Amino acid sequence: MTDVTPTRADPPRRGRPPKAQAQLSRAAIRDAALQVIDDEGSGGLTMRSVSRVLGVDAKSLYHHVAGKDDLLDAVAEHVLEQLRIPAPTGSIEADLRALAHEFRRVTLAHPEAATLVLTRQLSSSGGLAPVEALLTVLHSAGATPEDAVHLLRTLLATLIGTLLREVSAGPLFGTSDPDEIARRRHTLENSGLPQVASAAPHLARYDRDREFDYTLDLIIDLVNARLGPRK
Amino acid sequence: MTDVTPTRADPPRRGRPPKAQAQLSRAAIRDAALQVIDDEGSGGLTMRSVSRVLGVDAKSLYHHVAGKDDLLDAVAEHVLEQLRIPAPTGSIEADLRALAHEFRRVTLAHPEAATLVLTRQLSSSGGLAPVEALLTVLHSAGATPEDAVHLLRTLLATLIGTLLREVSAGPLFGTSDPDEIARRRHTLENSGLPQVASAAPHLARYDRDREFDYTLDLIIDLVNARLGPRK
DNA sequence: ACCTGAACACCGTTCAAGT
DNA sequence: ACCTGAACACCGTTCAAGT
Repeated sequence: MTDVTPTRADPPRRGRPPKAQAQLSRAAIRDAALQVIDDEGSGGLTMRSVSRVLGVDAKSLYHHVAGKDDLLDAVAEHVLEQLRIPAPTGSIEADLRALAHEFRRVTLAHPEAATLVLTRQLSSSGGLAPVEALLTVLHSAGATPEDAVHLLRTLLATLIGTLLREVSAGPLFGTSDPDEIARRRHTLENSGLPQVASAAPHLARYDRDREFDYTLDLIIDLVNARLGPRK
Repeated sequence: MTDVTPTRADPPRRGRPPKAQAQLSRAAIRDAALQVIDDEGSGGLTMRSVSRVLGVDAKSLYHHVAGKDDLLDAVAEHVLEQLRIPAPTGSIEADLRALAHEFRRVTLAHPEAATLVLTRQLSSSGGLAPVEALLTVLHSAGATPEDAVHLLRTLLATLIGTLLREVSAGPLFGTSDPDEIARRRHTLENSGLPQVASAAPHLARYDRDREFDYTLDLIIDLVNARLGPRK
């Protein structure tokens, strides 16, 4: 907020007025885009809103990104690249768990960008590293390459479906707010659908951490069931 | 396409010229919107493109839908309402399988609308009927209401994740086109990632029907493993 | 009750022109 | 090499006015 007194001599400033933005670049644009999404939601992301953050004309962005679609790809890729593969522990179960939690951490770090990241095809090499990590764990669990790929796809589908639910928070899937739980429970109990009514207390409540771990337990059991017998 | 000779007298037509659209209604607007999505993709859906189909001014739509968002909800809801709950067979496994395939049939009937349907929270009572059906199967399999809800959530997450993959067709997830398989296989083999490289033939290929059934097998095993022991 | 003209405040993107 | 003025062909939505 306040000016900083430099401890060293500044580089010569010439006549150039102190622009808001020193140098436009693909990375700077991508970071600005992520900031807009964090602040205003993905609906607020426009070429113009990004350019406003950078103090630049919207059309200037086209020198560094091919268009809005390319920009979205860059953001999704960058978010996913924050994923740090956990060091293998030797326990297949612990490794899968750590990888899943890391995937969750990264995607939920920017909740407003999560749908983008989870929905957009993980095209580049950024999306390949986690795949390699997952395949490595499944391989060391004794899976053939073919089984490993099938399991990988099922595991990812479940993770993506679960994380999408966490960020979209549909009314069908419960909440954490006590008042809202009571309201929804009441609605569900009066739905006229017997199973929905008797499960209403559980349908109305959603604890994100617990629910994620429950699903994680299930799919780890699933991997064990497939791969355990052949060891 | 051709005029039909009425067998009964038409209602008096007065001076009203034969407009393209007899009567505007929420249902007609929703159907037109789905048609636009089918024809041009969800990106082509605008209030103006919908109104064009109906031969009407875009602003007229606002007398029947609250706005674009409301219209999207109406479309998603309508697609999901095509789901016909299969009659229970007595076999838990067969019932789950039939329900999953019906869910897939309905969402993939309009591929361009699928992301909308799968992503948008199934808010209204239209989304509640399949939930009731799933809970019924899980209940008859001996699940407590609490377990049934957890299993329901995991099953839906996996189905949604799998179906989203089918329609988005990310390059990381293989294809059915032989030439493209060869190309991707080559890329993956040269990725420098050992597990990705050795699984390349399987990563490059994606047979949608087989893959769906494989995942379905897995999650049915999962339900059996959870619920079987307690019977 | 239903539809629309005029209007507002936006979009993404191109292209020729400037430095 | 990078940026922008002018411009194009769009958006969703409001509101007062018409029938």
